[in-house]
Amino acid sequence: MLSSKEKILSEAIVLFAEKGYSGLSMRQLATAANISVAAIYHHFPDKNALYLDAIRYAFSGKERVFAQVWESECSAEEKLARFVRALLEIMLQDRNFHCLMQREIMEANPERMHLLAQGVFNQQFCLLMQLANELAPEQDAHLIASSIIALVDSTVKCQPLNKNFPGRKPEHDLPEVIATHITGLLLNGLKKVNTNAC
Amino acid sequence: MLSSKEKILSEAIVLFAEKGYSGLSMRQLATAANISVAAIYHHFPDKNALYLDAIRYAFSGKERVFAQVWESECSAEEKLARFVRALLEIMLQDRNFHCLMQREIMEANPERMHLLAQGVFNQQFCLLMQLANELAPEQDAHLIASSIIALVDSTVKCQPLNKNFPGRKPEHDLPEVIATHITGLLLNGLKKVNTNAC
DNA sequence: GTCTATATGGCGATAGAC
DNA sequence: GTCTATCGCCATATAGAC
Repeated sequence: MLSSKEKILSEAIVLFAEKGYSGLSMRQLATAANISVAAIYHHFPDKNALYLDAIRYAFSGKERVFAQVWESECSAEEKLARFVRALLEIMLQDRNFHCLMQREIMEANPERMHLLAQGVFNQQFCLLMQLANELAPEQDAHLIASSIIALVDSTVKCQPLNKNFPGRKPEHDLPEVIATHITGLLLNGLKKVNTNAC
Repeated sequence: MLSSKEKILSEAIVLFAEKGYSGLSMRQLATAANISVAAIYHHFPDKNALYLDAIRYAFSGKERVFAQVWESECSAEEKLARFVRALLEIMLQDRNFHCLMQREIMEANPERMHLLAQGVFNQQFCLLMQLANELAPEQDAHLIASSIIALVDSTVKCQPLNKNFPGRKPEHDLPEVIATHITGLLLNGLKKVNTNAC
């Protein structure tokens, strides 16, 4: 059973993701958590502090999912495939996480951005750069790492928009299909240009 | 000189992009537009209608920028490079446009999404699919087109976040550098897999 | 077409009882 | 730790004069 504080936080994650910071009122949150507004203020000093705690709560434990990707002993190509698959799964399954992250990045508050980058994503980004260096030593690892994340992130984000475009097939919603496409594009794209001209 | 209505709309674009729908009050908008709240209600029936008009206003005329990309008589590879460059320029220069689009996609209101897809992006997406078909006839054009947009979009979006990660260099902010990287990755990635194994 | 004045209600936050 | 009641403010929206 969740404590009151945890109940508030888990409801806050869902509702902040859906409505944004200013779109969610303390009254609405209190109703959703089956508690009074005053009780929320017992656990959190103000709305902003609650929001920050909710962000941290939503992001906690995500690194664990990637651990097995990096720990596995397989080729760099296979590691890339597994990373893409893992990131895609997280994004698709936990829409709240994806949505909160998007809002945070868009708001671009420097302080919160730094918290996010250092506290949550830094390790994954470093490991991804290492992988990029194995796959394409002669290219810019930072740009490649960010491209990998970009492909997964934006594909998930634009799913609802892309449904309106021609050429859409049912299988475009399947994680395996998306993952295979992205991995294929990346692996092929990262091969040495020379090997194409033999 | 802008009419009052245009003045309201252009201020609304900036402020809705920055603060979101619920983050911007009619009072704030009235102040920014140097007009009274009641005057805004003379031009627009309510806040929601104003928002929709602002979206349409922000998106108007964007197709024109892409026209020269498609009209030029050059190779498919060169067209891809020009498209990436054009999209990147729009996204980087007009942050309001990019931000509004992001918020719209995130909100995922089906009705507005359809308006956006059909009214604004459909033609570009179709031309992009045609191009994908020229570059890699054996692959899924819809997936490729969305990947191209994804790479540009998310790279722009994550710029502020990526500044916090290691390996960041000053040139990673330059449009040419980003465009070259993305185009290279795509062109190499879309080559027939067979040609790599000869 | 623009203004001042105002209606009505929701907002974040607090006081104080239990 | 949770409640009811309330404060003061700002929100959207309207009425009616000029």
